[in-house]
Amino acid sequence: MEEIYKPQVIEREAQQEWEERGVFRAEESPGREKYYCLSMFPYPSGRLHMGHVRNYTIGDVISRFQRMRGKNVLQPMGWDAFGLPAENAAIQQGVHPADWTRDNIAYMRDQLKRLGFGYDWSRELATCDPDYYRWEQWFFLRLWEKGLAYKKTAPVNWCPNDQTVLANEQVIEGCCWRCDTPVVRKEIPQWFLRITAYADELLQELDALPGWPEQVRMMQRNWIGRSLGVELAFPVEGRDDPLHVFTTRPDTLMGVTYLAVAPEHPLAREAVERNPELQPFVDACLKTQASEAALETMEKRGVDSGFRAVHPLSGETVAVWIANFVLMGYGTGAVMAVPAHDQRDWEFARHYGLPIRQVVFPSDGGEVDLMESAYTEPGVLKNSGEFDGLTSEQAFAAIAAKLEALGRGRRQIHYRLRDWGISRQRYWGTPIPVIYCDDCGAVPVPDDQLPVLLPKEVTLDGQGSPLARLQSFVATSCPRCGKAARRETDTFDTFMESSWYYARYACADARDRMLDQRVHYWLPVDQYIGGIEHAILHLLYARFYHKLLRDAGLVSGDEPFVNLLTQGMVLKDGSKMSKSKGNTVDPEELIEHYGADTVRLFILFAAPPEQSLEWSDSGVEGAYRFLKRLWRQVYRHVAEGGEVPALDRQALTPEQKAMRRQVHETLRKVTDDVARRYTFNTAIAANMELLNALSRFEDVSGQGCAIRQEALELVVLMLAPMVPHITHHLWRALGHDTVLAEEAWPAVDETALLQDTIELVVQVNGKLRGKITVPVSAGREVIEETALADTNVQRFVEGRPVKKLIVVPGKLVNVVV
RNA sequence: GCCGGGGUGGCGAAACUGGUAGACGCGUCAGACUCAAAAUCUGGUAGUGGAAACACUGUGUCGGUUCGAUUCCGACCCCCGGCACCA
Repeated sequence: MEEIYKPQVIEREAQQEWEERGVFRAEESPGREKYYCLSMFPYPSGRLHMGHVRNYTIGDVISRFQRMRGKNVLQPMGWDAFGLPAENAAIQQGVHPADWTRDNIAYMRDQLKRLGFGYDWSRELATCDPDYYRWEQWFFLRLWEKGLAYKKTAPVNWCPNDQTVLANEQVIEGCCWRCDTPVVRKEIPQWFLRITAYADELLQELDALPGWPEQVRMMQRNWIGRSLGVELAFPVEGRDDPLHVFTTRPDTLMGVTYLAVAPEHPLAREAVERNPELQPFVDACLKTQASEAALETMEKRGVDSGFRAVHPLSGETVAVWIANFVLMGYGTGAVMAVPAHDQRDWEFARHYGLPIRQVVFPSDGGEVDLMESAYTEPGVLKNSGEFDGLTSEQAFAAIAAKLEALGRGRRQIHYRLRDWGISRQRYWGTPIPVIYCDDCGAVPVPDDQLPVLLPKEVTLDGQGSPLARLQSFVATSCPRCGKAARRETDTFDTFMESSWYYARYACADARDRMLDQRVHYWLPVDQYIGGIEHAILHLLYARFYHKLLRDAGLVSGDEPFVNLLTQGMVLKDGSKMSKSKGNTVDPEELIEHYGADTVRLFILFAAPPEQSLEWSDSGVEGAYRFLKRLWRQVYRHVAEGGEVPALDRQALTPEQKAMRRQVHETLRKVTDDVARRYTFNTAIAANMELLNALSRFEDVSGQGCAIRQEALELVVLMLAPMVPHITHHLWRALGHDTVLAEEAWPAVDETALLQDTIELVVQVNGKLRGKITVPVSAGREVIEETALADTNVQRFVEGRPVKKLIVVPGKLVNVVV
């Protein structure tokens, strides 16, 4: 019998056995309750980092636990395999992105296997596989047919370094989310998905996701940015078209003293044509807007356009300004300015000496100092003609109704959310299945010609789009008229692939369709786990895509992920582990040295999953020490030898009963920690505590051995989801010939929890003064008597009259004097 | 500025429904084993006072509710994350 813990040996054995038996293979079984546990799939960057290990360890614990609870568990894994790093590697190392990606996948798959994660590898997918992306192309064509995908020339965020377009979501504080280069604006024809058509549903259903962290829901709410207001028209003198503005404060309409348009607004262009002196200002604005980062510190500036507009209710004439603080990309690109009640308008008006007219007054009659700042609170209207005396809320409705009646405005909802630009001028991605014909225009690639394969023979030198220069790819014929035509050379944003992979796992081997009926069994995902950095981008797109799939009849249900767990970052020396900071710890070295179980145990023990985790080398040592102690205790017990007698619950001594009670108390706590709270750290702590108590329990009698056997078996079962290899081995050492991963989670023996006596805490005036032991059945009088008889309690009561006696059953007594 | 999350020993953390603050682990100190070291085992370890029993203080700050507050309420300070000329 082995006596030394050799993780490298036993981990390989356990992994081999799981694989041979196909323990983690998931099969549809309509009668059985399913549990779909999904961790965000990795980008195959080369090797796993500690963030991956944390993410996947959490997912594996939940999966293994649910399996022990009898659920039919699906835990798949795959690769988010398209993307920029592969192209960069190609440029720098001269390796083809496909080869680089394939090698990385092979390496990382092996790492995942060595960590002992219970994945169903038969469902593995890689998004760069034509069998995967052909369905993305196919679905895109369906969206195009429905008008949910469309092409338009639009100003886009252009990263000069990566030579590519970025989605709004990929611009962080005016810089590229990937390389931090300041983003510039550029006009390019692009494909878009109409996510704004789903804005309201995406927003509404956030409330129907109680299993999501409030933080993530809030971030998505802000991102969608719904605001209810009124769009209204101001006729412009000497111009056919009126100026449309959007406001969320129609109650302040009578306080309008000027209008302002964005420098890119058509009216601004007309103004420049009429008065070339305005040119320098507009040019300066467009230039600064080239760098979004500059917006941060910009002062409010503007010029009078020379146009005069007519107030739709008062008939008053107001100036139209061109102002740098008005954004073309939000609302109508024009605003009505109410300097008395909007801080930006106020600053602008003060700077240029424009009139400020107060129309809203505090309802409590308080004073407002408009020389200091704008008054932006709601209140009661004055100086507003027929609307005087109304509250802001009433005025909103009344003014909106009046404008609607006059045909000069209507209530409207605006969103901050933009349609999703999905074109990328990149090689390593899914080709967009479109052909351009001089006669027929943009023509879809017929379904029977899918997939449009990404050609392998390209030149990658980091300049522009490699596909555009590849004649053999570009030159084709029009599917409609047969004449010579050109292929689209852009590829999809890689967020397209990650928006539906969770559904494809349900039927990864389906060759003739995107998704088959198996998705109805497995979806939705019961538990999704990943980093908070995906709170907006990936998680919003995936929710959107799910609704697209639903409306195409491919999936059922409105939301893809019932529960979401966002795991915290892995820190070292107080900051996030990253290559650039040089504070990374390579999981592989640790696995080689301590084994996967130690790494998993440390990560689970150091902090609860949602909190950030401070790396500690000595903490890893501690985890290793615990496993060695567990190993020794099992083997010491086994070495005592002989048959362990059956447990006789009736014949236990008080000490034996107490030990056994602690065992089952621990099981109760650990079950709750793992099932409901996901606090694996406290579940592990409880097992450590139990093992400490067990090592002090030196009873070598038959019943003592029986209790120790039961206790060790339960510890092994409780730790099985977290440290699956050592427990797999120790389960056998304890005399079982079954496979631990297939065992059921144990049930608490309620009879073991029963006690004859309990300990109560006694307080005097709320301060702990003593402890008493009373029979469980003791009534209030007995408890009070015993508490007052305690010598230390008496010392503090000092004969003073007892004002009140509070007895909290099972917990404490508080004597108030 | 707005929105979320947080502030507890030397460190990571625990205290789940208002009821023993600091479980568990790390570090550290002392002891055992050893020629010695490593490994392992045993014990101590919030602060102050005390030989000890024990007492007092203590969960960012100030105040409140309560027999009793890390937990609830009010005001403030600080840290982390997100969003932001969004009309």
